[in-house]
Amino acid sequence: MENKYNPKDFEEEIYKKWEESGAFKPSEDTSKEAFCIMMPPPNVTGKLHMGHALDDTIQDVLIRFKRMQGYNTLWLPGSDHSAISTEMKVVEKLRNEGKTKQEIGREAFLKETWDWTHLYGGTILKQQKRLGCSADWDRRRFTMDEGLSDAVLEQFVNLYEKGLIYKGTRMINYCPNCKTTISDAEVEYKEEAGHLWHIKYPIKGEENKYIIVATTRPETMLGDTAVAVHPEDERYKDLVGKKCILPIMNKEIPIIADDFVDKEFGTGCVKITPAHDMNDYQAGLRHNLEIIQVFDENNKMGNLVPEYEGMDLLEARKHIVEKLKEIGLLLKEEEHIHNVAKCERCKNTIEPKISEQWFVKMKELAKPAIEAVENGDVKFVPKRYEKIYFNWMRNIQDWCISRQLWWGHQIPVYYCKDCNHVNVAKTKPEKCEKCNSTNLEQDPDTLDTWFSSALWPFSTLGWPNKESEDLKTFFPTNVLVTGFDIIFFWVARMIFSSLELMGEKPFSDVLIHGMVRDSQGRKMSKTLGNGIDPNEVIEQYGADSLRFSVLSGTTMGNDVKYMPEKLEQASNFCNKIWNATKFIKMTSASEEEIKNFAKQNYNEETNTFNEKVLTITDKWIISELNTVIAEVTRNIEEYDIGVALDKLYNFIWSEFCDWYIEIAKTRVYTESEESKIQISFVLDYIFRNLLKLLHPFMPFVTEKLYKELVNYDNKDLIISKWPEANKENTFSEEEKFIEKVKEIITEIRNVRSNMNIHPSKKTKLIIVTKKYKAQLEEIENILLKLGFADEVVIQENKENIPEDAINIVTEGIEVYIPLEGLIDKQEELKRLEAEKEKLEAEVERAEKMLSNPGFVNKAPEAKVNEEKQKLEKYKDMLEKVEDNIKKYS
RNA sequence: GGUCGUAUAGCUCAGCUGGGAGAGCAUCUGCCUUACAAGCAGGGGGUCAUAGGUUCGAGCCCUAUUGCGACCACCA
Repeated sequence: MENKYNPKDFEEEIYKKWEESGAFKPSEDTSKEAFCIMMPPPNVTGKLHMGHALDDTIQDVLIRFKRMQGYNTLWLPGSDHSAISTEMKVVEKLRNEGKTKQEIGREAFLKETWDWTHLYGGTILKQQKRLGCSADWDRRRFTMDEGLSDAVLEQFVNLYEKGLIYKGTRMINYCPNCKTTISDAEVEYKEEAGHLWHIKYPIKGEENKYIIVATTRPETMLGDTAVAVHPEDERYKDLVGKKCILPIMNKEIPIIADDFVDKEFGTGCVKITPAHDMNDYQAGLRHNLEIIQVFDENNKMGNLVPEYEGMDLLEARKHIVEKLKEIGLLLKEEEHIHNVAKCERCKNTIEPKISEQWFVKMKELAKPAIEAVENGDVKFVPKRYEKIYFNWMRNIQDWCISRQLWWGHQIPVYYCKDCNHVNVAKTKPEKCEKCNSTNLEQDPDTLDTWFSSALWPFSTLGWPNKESEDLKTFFPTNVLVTGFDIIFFWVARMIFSSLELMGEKPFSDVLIHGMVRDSQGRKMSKTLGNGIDPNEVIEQYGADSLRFSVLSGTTMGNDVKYMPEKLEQASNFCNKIWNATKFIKMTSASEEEIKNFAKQNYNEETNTFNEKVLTITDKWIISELNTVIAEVTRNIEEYDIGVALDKLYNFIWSEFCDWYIEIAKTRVYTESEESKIQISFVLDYIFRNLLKLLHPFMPFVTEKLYKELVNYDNKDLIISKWPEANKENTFSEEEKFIEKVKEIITEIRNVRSNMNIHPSKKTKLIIVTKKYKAQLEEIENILLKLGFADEVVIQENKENIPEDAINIVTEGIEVYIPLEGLIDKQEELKRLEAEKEKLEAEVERAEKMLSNPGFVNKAPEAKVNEEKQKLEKYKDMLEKVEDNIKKYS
């Protein structure tokens, strides 16, 4: 193996091997339990960003974990046609070529767009591969695939026939820039500074009496058809029912009362422009008001006032304000900050517009979707996101699904030009089902992108072909991993679509993760320029480090701050395990010897050992490993991925490397050949299992290093068996003993460091113990060879302990270091006094606890006993320290 | 305005059903000990946002307040 950890040397090669070996594909053994994750499809022309890196890594951890556990796993990837964003990119490309989509026509435009997706469609895929995603790329799907398109048509016709899709005239959100309607969910609000104009509308038939309205958009006043006040507003009660004159238009409009008016805002009087405002539209419907369009689709003024015709809206606003000033009806103009509806895609201001669109009736569909989450069929992790889901589903509005775009699934509706009958069918009918006319024309609109992604969990598996093997095997899927931002767009719609079409939930668990933010906690955005390109990170640190950095120290549902330091930590960790491998290999007995040893002393089936060949330290590390296996497995199953990773990090570094390998050194370099084989076997066993546990998180480096270990079965790590915890491998006595030994060593270090004893000066240890005599003899060598002592005397009684020896450890084992004038007595006295103080505080605390009747009576017995033991221990220790102090003073 | 989340070491965050405050990074001290200086050993550093309450006992449970964040609704 190479001397240094350098991910570039091997990541690509390893990925290729995995892919070629078919490791990403489902098992051929169909008796295995299935486990399936559908990858949220990124935009077909998108690039991998940090959000994907997090989302994909979490999924890859889960799928690799389940694969190793022996499930028949499928992680199905794909991409989304992303109607608006893709169409906009192609329109822009055409613009750069001096063309428009209208000029080239629908067919040519679609060809252009297909070319575009073919050109850029592979980018994100390659990047996901570099990240290490173990998805089955051969099954990847695209929402505009033949199969998926078929699913979309099937669903449309199905819903239409059930009366759940209808065409209706509504006020919808229209983006003048994208030139299409968008759904409510695609609108975002942004605060903007503007003005509030107070305008006087003269009351009809009453000289010099006015009603004053406040508006942010004076240009819309040309289309006013009423002025509204609150029914209980005392100020205007007597005006209700009267009429006022709409300035400029010089037209009578009624003054009406409606609840939606806020008495506190502005003047408490609202001009009603039903054609250009959501609330006004609703009010218009309630009061049967006329709807007058002020401007056209291109956002230019219409011909209500010839003077303004064709004018830009802001331009017209200026003119109208001027005009109002002129005729003395503008009362005042004040600064005002208000929320403006923006298009989520292009950030342009949304224009409410009345038009005829296709809708999905939601109330009925939402009901079972709510129940599925209520009764736990579908679980959100963390659970709090269920509230967000409920909140939306319970107040759901009908879903506007038609878009005035070309890129997407064209609505399968064919209008008869002769009798106006609406034919709905998956393919174009030969003739009108009502009048037999062949003069049919398809609806030019396409469907909302989310209409197709809503079917993703089953359309990708072959639906509407219900005989599809994949569908039978993998549906319903197990877990969906995604960010909270698309719970409405996507998660909710998948749930009701699946319940409606499949009669089943689409997945059992919805795992919601947070957003990746920059180190200052800001959103990563193009405009701020604070985005981190995961591809560059991989280039510099390797995929494993990137994966570590987005997982370590994070919890589900909470945002992840991108911390560059974590990448350093991660690559240091990779380096650490790299070097551990180097050590193991360097000191190892031959592979054949180890295999022979294993054959005789280890039962792979049951994962048990011939205990006779294990030393105390072996049993200790095996026991600790066993605990880690159990905990890490549980953590991943409960989606505590960050916790699992950090646990492994700490165990590998602080226990395995810092203690076990250090101890192993004393044996591996010096002891008998037989002993060397034995320790080589254990090192290999422990480390092999640690690599397995770590593999889902950091697949590349673990796979690479796994190859360096003893090759038992010729399998790649990716498909090796996940370790199982085993009660047989728990050795609590040994664990306790080694903890004691660690304590002794730590104390020796402390004493040396406090007394300024140079490392080269060795000391004598006198250890007094009955209980642990045998064990201590076993590790005597370790103490000597690790350089903590040049002589170790183990005795059962406290005989022949020099006067000046200090006692450093008590309880079960007493350890004395004869100082033989090595130290400054004053210094040591200081140290002892400090220790005495600490111990006194401990004793006091414990006594206080135990003299508290509430604690003794109400606390669990185990806790009380624990406290009692501690008290004993501290009292004992205090005695020793006082003894020591006496010797010096 | 409504809902939800969050507040713990200088920074990023853990802290399971209430029982003596934790990790990593940063900082300081001592070590170039043959796996690793991308390292080893050790130290300092916290009124767990504030105020009440429940309890023998609260970082954890309850109430209120404040700061931060998100989502939903929305101001004509």
